Amino acid sequence: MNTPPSRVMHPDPAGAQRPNRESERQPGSGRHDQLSIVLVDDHAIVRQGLRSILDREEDMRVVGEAATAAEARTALEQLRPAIVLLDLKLGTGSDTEGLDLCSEITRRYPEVGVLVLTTFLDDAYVLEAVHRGAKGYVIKDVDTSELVSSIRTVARDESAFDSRSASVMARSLRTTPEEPALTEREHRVLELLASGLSNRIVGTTLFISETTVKFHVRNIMRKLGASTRAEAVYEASKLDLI
Amino acid sequence: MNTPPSRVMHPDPAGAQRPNRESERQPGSGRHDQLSIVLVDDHAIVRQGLRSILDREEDMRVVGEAATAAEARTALEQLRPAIVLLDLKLGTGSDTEGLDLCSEITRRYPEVGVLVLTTFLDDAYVLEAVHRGAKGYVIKDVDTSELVSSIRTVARDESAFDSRSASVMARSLRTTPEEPALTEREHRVLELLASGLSNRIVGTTLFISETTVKFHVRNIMRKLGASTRAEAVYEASKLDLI
DNA sequence: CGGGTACCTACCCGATCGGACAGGGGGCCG
DNA sequence: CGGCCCCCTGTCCGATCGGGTAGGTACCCG
Repeated sequence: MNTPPSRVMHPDPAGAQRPNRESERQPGSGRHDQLSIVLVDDHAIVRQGLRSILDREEDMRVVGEAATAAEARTALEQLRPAIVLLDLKLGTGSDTEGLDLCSEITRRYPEVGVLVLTTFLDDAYVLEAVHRGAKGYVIKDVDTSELVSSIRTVARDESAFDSRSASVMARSLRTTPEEPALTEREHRVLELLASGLSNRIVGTTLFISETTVKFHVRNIMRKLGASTRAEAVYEASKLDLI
Repeated sequence: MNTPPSRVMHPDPAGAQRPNRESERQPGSGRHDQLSIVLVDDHAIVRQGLRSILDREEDMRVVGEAATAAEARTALEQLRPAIVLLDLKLGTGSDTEGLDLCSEITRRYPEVGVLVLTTFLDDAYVLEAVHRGAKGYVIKDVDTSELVSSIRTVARDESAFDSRSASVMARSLRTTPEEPALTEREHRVLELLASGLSNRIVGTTLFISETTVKFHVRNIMRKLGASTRAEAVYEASKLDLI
């Protein structure tokens, strides 16, 4: 699944992002080893505050701002920053506009690190942002030092979450052991497995081929983190899925 | 208690005992096709009542009585009846004396049918009596017709239980699918099965051979009424054995 | 329209299972 | 002392499983 080349990465700022070399030079990008940053927030005050904070950091440079999703798209296309500081609440349109923008950025510019910087902590928002490719999630009331630290972390292609959003994820992981969501079919197959039926018989019972049953069984085991049907049945039984 | 006369033997001069040929005569037959019966009850009144009831049946003949376990043993050894009507409450010694007697009879004289005829219905007593070989269990307040019917049933080597004791057994069977009692070893193996381990790995884990593991697995499946390890794990999980 | 998901199918193959047969030994008990 | 239970072991064999590879259809959605 998600096991990219796993570029181990040099924390060394030199190659942290991709500012230099490449034909893709960016007009506003910093120079040498500076992190180019675009701010996306519908409040000018906030953008100004962030700019003053970040410009104080030698290795960072705010190369652009955007107050709306549309502006953000333009800025992204033209500037290709290393980092996007994104407020999910853009206030302009639907409340998923920020999330949608997050999806779009990570899909179209996978080399751009999206760090969500927003006001409220909402479980669903945190998880959804992560799901849509955000590499970090911090609340606006963090210290400036934590903010710049998070930016550098994301620039290294690592994850940066403040403690509260981290615990949200942890909680989610605890209740969601990876993939407990079995499909209808898988659930039915699982029940028959627990009844001691062989793949072949399960197939004749459900009017599908034995091969298909094996297909489902493997998916069930993968989702439940089991290596045998027996373990799958046990885990499912513990989770009361059966 | 008061167990006055209750002479063990043939109070009946006629042909209560073994008049003709061979000590090894077919135990059941008093004479031709009569069912020889021994009554075991510590109350003379009850014995007398039973005797009068049963002697009214042409195909039955009470050949002996006993008020205590000791008397019963003597009567059994000498009379070898087809049927023993046994009251589990003998009142003389320990309260398991009747059950112990039941065990002894069925072990030493397997051809003798033991029909428990007692006053109270106690789940544990019913199950224990069955476990010790009783072929029937009826409460004393049944109709005389039902009693004689039960005796004939037991004489045919079938089971005779009144509706209440039958439901006791049924309830027990529902909660006790035959043999839920796993040994220590089996329980340990079962846990490892639920962890998705193969027989081989379970063996190395428990320092026993793979063959032995298969041995245990088969016993586990048999006891849980499962045909695969997956089903066994499921059943065990339901029964909270795991 | 490409991308994601659920669902379906085939062929192959080594590992494992389930069952049958045929034994060991130690402990408890009538 | 036999009988029963628990525990242990071996060999043989066909059925099944787990996993890999390589497709197919249908649907929804950005």
